[in-house]
Order: sequence, then structure tokens, then C-alpha cells
Amino acid sequence: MSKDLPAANKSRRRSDQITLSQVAQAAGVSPITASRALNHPDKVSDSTRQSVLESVERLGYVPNLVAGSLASSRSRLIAVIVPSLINSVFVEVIKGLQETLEAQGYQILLGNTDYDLDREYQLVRTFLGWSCSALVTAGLRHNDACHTLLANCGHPIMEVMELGNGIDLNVGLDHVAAGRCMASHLVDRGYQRMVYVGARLSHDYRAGMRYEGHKAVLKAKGLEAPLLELDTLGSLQAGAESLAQVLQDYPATQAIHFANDDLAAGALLAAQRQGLTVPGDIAIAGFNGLPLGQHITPKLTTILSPREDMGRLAAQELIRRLSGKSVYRRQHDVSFTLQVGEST
Amino acid sequence: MSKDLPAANKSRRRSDQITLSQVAQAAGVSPITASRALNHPDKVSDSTRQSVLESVERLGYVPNLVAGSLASSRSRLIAVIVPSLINSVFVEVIKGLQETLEAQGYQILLGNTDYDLDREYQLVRTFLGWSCSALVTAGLRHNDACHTLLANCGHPIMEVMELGNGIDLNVGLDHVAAGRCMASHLVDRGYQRMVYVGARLSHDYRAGMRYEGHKAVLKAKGLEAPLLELDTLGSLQAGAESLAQVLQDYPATQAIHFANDDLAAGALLAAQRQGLTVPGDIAIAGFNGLPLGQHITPKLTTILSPREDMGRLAAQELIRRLSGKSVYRRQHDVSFTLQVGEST
DNA sequence: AGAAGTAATGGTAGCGCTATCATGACAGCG
DNA sequence: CGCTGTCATGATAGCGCTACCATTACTTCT
Repeated sequence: MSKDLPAANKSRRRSDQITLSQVAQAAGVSPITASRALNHPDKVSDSTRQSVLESVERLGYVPNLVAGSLASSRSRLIAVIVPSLINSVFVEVIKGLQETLEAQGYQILLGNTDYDLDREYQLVRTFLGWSCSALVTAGLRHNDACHTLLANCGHPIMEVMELGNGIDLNVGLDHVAAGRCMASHLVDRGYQRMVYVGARLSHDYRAGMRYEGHKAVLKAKGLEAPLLELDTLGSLQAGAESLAQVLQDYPATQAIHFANDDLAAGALLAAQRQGLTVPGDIAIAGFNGLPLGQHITPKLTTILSPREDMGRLAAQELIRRLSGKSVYRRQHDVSFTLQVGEST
Repeated sequence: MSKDLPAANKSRRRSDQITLSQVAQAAGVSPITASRALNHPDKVSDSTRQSVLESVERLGYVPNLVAGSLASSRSRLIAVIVPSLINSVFVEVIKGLQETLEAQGYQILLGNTDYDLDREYQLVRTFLGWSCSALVTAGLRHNDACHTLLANCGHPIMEVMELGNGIDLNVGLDHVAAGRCMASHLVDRGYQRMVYVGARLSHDYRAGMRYEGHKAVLKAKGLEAPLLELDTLGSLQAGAESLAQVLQDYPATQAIHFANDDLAAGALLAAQRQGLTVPGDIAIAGFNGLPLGQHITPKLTTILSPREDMGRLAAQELIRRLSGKSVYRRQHDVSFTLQVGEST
């Protein structure tokens, strides 16, 4: 009769979701005990836990993680910030991260910077607002504000992809060394005149680091190391077009060292269409070790980077850190493998 | 001297983050006015807004979105649940979603079911716990519990990829029609004996729907429609292997209709290696319209599906819905295009 | 002139959960 | 027998923010 008393009707609940208090009431315990039954099962008696779980099931209770996070300031969210989703490399890292993190009950908050460091800063701010348990960024380069924020936010930071002097944790590989590795291979094969082809090296600065390695090797041998930088994203199409460009700008070229397999495969397939033999007329090398390279003829010489493993390892180290265990190593070199095909 | 009074020290704050109250105090306004200055800028005077923003900047305030979401029960998080990240198709849809949603200030919570409907249910539960503004799922198939939860949770639901009788909003294409389209093309080309090759059709049931379309066309012409179902994920490698299998099991086959371009391209490249001419010895057709298909020789006949557009359109419709505008259409057919190459 | 609206601001009281401390019951100890 | 320790549970009081209602100072309208 006296329900909905105006004075008592101060509730602001907008959803009529079941709350933990209702579950607790149904189970005949206090809300805090119900909370413990769900989050610290070993801290309540077996019988209590049973009856709480039974009530959860019966009422269809869905925990409000927002409220839980606010109260505990722990969210089990992990922010993952990548510069691109078009480039399958980042997707494979995400895959490795996700597989491992989801298994441990973490969720991924995904951010895409489109290679814009200011955008990255904004994303970091937003994600910090969600009290993420940790942040993962692709790469070691940030703008100053972002770097400061990351360094001082108090959450674990994992920087993946490249190896170097990171803010906190770091899993990656040495891109300069990878560039050196491939250049050495090409020199060993006897090529003297070669061009490095990359796409937007200011964005894909890791490809730029590989060029540095490439250049160092060639200079040491007294060879020129011309660079062709494309203004498009790396793609099969861009690779095909760059082949023509290289043959025009550097007609005597014997080998092309591409910044990635998409470009390399595009060029290789284009060479085939034009009746050029690879590596007879022109040798072609890539980077990444995409499956495609091993299915085209001739098989592509490339450098295999363990992308999913990188994600998995990063996730494992983060989990170790989050569970309070001492970190095995702050830095992990996942290394790379030269995969000699038939295209060089 | 008298700081840290035991009686006053009830605070449970673990982080020493700046709060909105501190910003408000610094700006000489009440917390609620500061809140409005940030979230409803048009509801405060220009001078107030200026001084609040100035304090935000000076103190380095990062809004606690968890607290905001709890208070307002709006999170600006959008859950995106896909069955796989290996399959680039889903990544492209995510890309389209993200591009559009991030621009509107929404963040993506990413979930991967690995084609497991129970896992999907768990993810939906978790994401509902985050009071997501909306949920996007790839596909119309869910288990009963999941379907009930989605239908009753009160949030907008967007089901993408395929067209059909959805829970709420739906953007996709008709996969049965796509299968019919390609089969008709092959029949028109004069092929009589053809095999449909798919990978794990119980998982990739949309490929199964395309097979249904394929079969219907062939049956209508009085032709057999044998199916080869692989037990691996679709990949170049699987495509290459399936070619041998088809030639062994169905030696008289004239054409192979593959469930996707990865398989088709793998088979096409394998055929080349084996000295088979395409389409002379064997015709090959795919689905998706991946760039790779247009770079191999002969160019692959395939069906182009607008994956990024699908994501963008889905995001736009969701935003329209979330901003309270009436929805233009609950269902959108993004359609597909037959792309005739040289492989058929 | 008085009613009625609008714009800018603030006080209060939650959102649903969990950290913290307190309580009572019972075991083990010299 | 009192003392300390562990276990299971509960009462209280926030976490940081915003919805809701109230207040004040002005406009505008009939």
C-alpha cells in the first residue's frame, strides 16, 4: 500500500538488472559475503558458496563490473594500442595477446592510432580513465606527453614489436639487426647493386630501422644503398608499382630488399607477369615471413618474425607482473630467422 | 602535526589521481559544474568552462570513466565479438567499425570466441557487466542462453556478416545468394563437374550457406554437387592440399568452387607449381575478393564482399540508434559483386 | 505587474560494488 | 584459564562521478 512513497523513491536505477544484494538476500547472506563467494571463493564456507552460486544461477545475475572496478580500482581490462589494423602484423600480435589474456579473464580494450602519436596520447588518456590493469603499446616511440603519462601512471606498461630502452616491460626484436641480416645475405649471394624499398618510413619507422641496418652493411662493403620510399601503405599493389619505379630509377639493380612481404610478393608477382625471371633478372627479398611468400614461385626469401609468439610472451609477462610475481626479465628479445627462399 | 588523524583517515583511495572535485575546487566551482563543463559544455557559461578546462590542463586531470559510467550507466564502450582474428575478413569488419566508432568517442571492447558459442555467451555476460552501450556480434547464430541474454539486455544489438532475422539491427549479405551467384557463373561458363571445397563448415557456417546456394543451382541443372570439407582452417596451405585431394577423389572435375580466396589462391598457386593450367585443366573460383586474387596469374574469379563498408555501416547505424535518432532501417543488405577473373 | 519561462549553478544522494575493520565462535597453548 | 590465532561472517563507509531537484537571477509574455 505504502510502496512508492515519494520520500523513499530516491532510487536512480535505470536498469532493472539483478544486483548482488538481491542475490545475497536470496541466498540468505550479506552482500559482502556474496561478493566474497564470487571473487574469493576460498574465503567462504562451502555451503555458503553453493547457495550463493545457486542464487546467481537462478536469478540470472550478471555482475556489474563497472561498480566492482570502481570499488576495487582493478578492472581486468588491458588496453592494446596499435598503429594499424590493415597491417596483419599487428593483428597477429593482438591474436597472441588476446588468446593468453582472455584465458586469464582479462579483456582487451583495443585502440588504433593510425600512426598518429597525438591520437595515441588521447587513447592512453582514455584507457587510463578505465583504470586498465595494464597498457600494451606497439612500439617504443611516443610523444612527450604520452611518455610522461605512461611512465607515471603506475600501471604496468608493455611495449612490443621492437627491442630497446622501454618505459617498463619490453618484448620485441632488433629491427636494425634484421636489416643487417638480410643485407648480408644479399651481399653473400653476390649482389652489388640493390635498392631498399619501404612504404611511409616515418610511420613504419621499424622498416626505417631495418633500412639503417641494410645501409650499414652495404656501406661497410663500399656499396651504395639507395632508398625508394613509397607514399602509400605497403600492399601487393604498391609492391607491383614500386618494381617498375625501381627498374626505371635504377636500371642496373640486381636485387630489391623490400620492407615487408606484401611489397615483396607484389613485386614478385608483377615481375612474373612482365616475364622477368626472379632471381635471374632481379632478386627479391622481404620481411615478416607471411605464408604467401612460401606459396608463390619462386619462394620468397624473407625474415620470419614470431608475431603471435611476441603477443603471447608479452601477455605472459604482463600476467606474471600483475599477479605480483617478480618479473623474469623486463626485456625479451624474440629474435628472428632468415628464411632463404628461391627469390634471391 | 595532526595530519593522518586516525578518525579522519577513512579514505580508501589507492591511486593519488586528480579527481574532478579537485579540478572544481581549483576552478572555484562545484564538482557538478565541473562535470557539466566537461560533459555538457553548452550548459555552463563560457567563463566557467574556460576556467574548468584550464584547471583540467594545469592539474593533468584524467577523468575516471569507471566512476562516470557507474553514475550514469552509460559507458561509451562497444563490445565487438568475432569468432576469429586469423580470418582477415573479421579484422576488416572490425577496422570499419573502429574507424567510425572511435571518431565518435566510443571504444571497442574486443572479444574472440574461437567459433565457440559457449565462449560467446561468456563474453556477452562479461561485456554486459561493463554496461556496454551496444554489442556487435559476427553472425546471427547464438546458443539459447546467449540469444535470450542479448534479446533482453536492453542494449542495441548489431549482428553483422550475414543477412537474416536478427535480434535487433542487422547488416550483412546473403550468403546463399552469393553461392548461387558463383555457381551460376560456373554453369554459364559450361562447367558440368565441379566440387565445392570448404573448411570446417560447422564453424564457418556462412561458407556452408554458400554451399547451399551452390548446390541448389547445380541440382536445378541436374548436376551433382559434391562437397569436400577440410578439417583445417582455411589457408593457402589447406587450399594447396585440397587441390590434390579433389583431383584424387573426383578425377574428372572441371572446376572447383572454394569457400574463400585463401583456399582458392592456395590451390591456384599449387596448380601452377604442378604445371596444371588454370582454367584449362581446372577452373578455380573463390570468395571474398582479397587483393591477392588480383595479383596472381591468372586473376582469380571471386565474389567481392564489402567488409570494411559493412563495419562502417554497422557503426553508423549503431551511432544513429544510440543518439536517439530513429533508425533508418533495421536491416541492411550490403550486397556483393561477382568479380570475373581469368581463373574460370 | 504578476505569471511563467530560461539559464547558470549548487546540494544531496545515490550508482553497485568491495576494502576495512569489527565481531563472534572455536581451536591450540603453556 | 586466560591468551592469542584462525575462520566465517557482517556493518560501515566509501570508490569518483552524475541524476535529480532546488535555488537564484534574469527575461519574456499577456
